[in-house]
Amino acid sequence: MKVRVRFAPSPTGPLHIGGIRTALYNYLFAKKNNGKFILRIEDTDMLRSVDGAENHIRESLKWLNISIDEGPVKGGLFGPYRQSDRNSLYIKHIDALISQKKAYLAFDSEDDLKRARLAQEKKGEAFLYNWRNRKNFRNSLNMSSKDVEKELNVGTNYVVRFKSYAKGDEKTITVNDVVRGQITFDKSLESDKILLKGDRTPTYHLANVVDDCLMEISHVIRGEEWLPSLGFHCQLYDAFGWKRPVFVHLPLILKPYGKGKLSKRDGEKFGFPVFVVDWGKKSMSFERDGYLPEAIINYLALLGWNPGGDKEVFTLKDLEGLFSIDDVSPSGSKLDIERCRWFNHKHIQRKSNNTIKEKLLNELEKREIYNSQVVPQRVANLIKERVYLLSDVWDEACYFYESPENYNTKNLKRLEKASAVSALISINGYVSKNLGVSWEKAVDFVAEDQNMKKNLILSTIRLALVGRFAGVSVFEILSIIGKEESMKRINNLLSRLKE
RNA sequence: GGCCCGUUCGUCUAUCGGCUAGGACGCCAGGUUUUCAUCCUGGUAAGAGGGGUUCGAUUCCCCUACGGGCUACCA
Repeated sequence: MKVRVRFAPSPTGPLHIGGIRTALYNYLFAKKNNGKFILRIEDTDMLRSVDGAENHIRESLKWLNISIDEGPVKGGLFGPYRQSDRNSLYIKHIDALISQKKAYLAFDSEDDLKRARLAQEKKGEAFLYNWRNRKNFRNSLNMSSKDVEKELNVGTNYVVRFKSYAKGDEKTITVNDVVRGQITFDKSLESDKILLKGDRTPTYHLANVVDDCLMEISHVIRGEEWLPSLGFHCQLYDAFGWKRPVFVHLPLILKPYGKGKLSKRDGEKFGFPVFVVDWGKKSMSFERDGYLPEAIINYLALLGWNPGGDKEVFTLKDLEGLFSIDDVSPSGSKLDIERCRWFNHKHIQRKSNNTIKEKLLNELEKREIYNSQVVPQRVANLIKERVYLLSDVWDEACYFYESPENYNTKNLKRLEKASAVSALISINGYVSKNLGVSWEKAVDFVAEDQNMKKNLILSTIRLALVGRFAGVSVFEILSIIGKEESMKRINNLLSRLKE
């Protein structure tokens, strides 16, 4: 069987990592099985369509290096790939169902339905438009064809409903899901779902099933929120006489704290990104926060799927060779941003030091630091292993370019107590006399002369250079920023200590 | 309320009837490092509860509890 899978988001807003993971699993499954990965935009509800959303979807996938084989921009033999461009196709298929009496026209006004719903709910029952009451409504099942004709001629608005269970039918439908096995639904408990809305556009269910068939989708891999309508979707396949695809319902990604599934607003609420690339100016995104696409892919791949074994760090290419739909877990999982950070650290370490260097150059440009003699590559090499997020780069590198503006008070106090002034003066002496004494030697001499712990001398110099007890080796810093700048910083601290 | 799905350390997970329940994140401790990180070593911590089936259940079945999803002329 030719493997063809699709990612079919609605452009109702930015794509969040839940959707990304669905896309990723589809993509990996396609790659693993030499299949095609298709992007289909499900924009049947024009009212809910949001400008820029489709673009955000595409940009997100692009940033992650998830390549699309067929789609609205890429094209392909099964287009168009936007549902709003496929309306006539849906109408045609709905008409076919109507002519086979598997669907019918319903002229009920919204008021009629509201009244019926209210009455039912008064009795403590849920309102369903189905086999129990469809004969009481104004639909083409109960009306003569003449009356139907009349209604159409006067332009009465109508919807098309799927004729679900009828008395005497098989009551249940059994469907199969790769992750969950066999699931049985009671058809008599379902309503006659709307296929075509009053505005002559199809509902999700109809469009989705028609497109999956027409686009020859072999495996439907989607979120678990669709599981409840799987029974209905299969009834549609059966009604059309089509072979059902293989269904894979992915577990949901849950909020990191509290209850419920992850939503787009959780990022703002909890202070972590849920979009991979920016959505609007104020939005948080993984890209902006300094995450690598590789890390997001790796983290997401392992959220709900596991190849077995102890290995955890994978590239996209690794995953393309490993992924298997049979190992998808059935239970939902909470987002754990700490773990994601750890994956990012791992992937930064795997990458060439250029990644850090590029980011550093970028930061320098932002700060208009152009004439520094500091070699970016040297700094990048030194700070790489300390970086978890690319956004850490400047924090780790700033002291190579800027003299500390103030000193950490706690650290400063410790030195004042230890009266480190004389040590600094001596160091200054040794180095400034230009006797060719290295910093290392100077520190040794002073330690001996003043009977001081080397440790203390180095801490003092560190404070002068960095402003706090942190950062790479003191001698590395001295060497990189050069003698002049080093002396300047030491003198700065000296005058501060003398106050 | 109804329907459907799920339930192993705090979190992500391994186990496909034999378990001293493994790994990872986090956390804690120790080591390396002149500092902070990194890195290394160790530690902490789990089968929701109750019934079955079985020589043996985390694994299979049932019930309960809890969690999740759906219940629109949204997707």
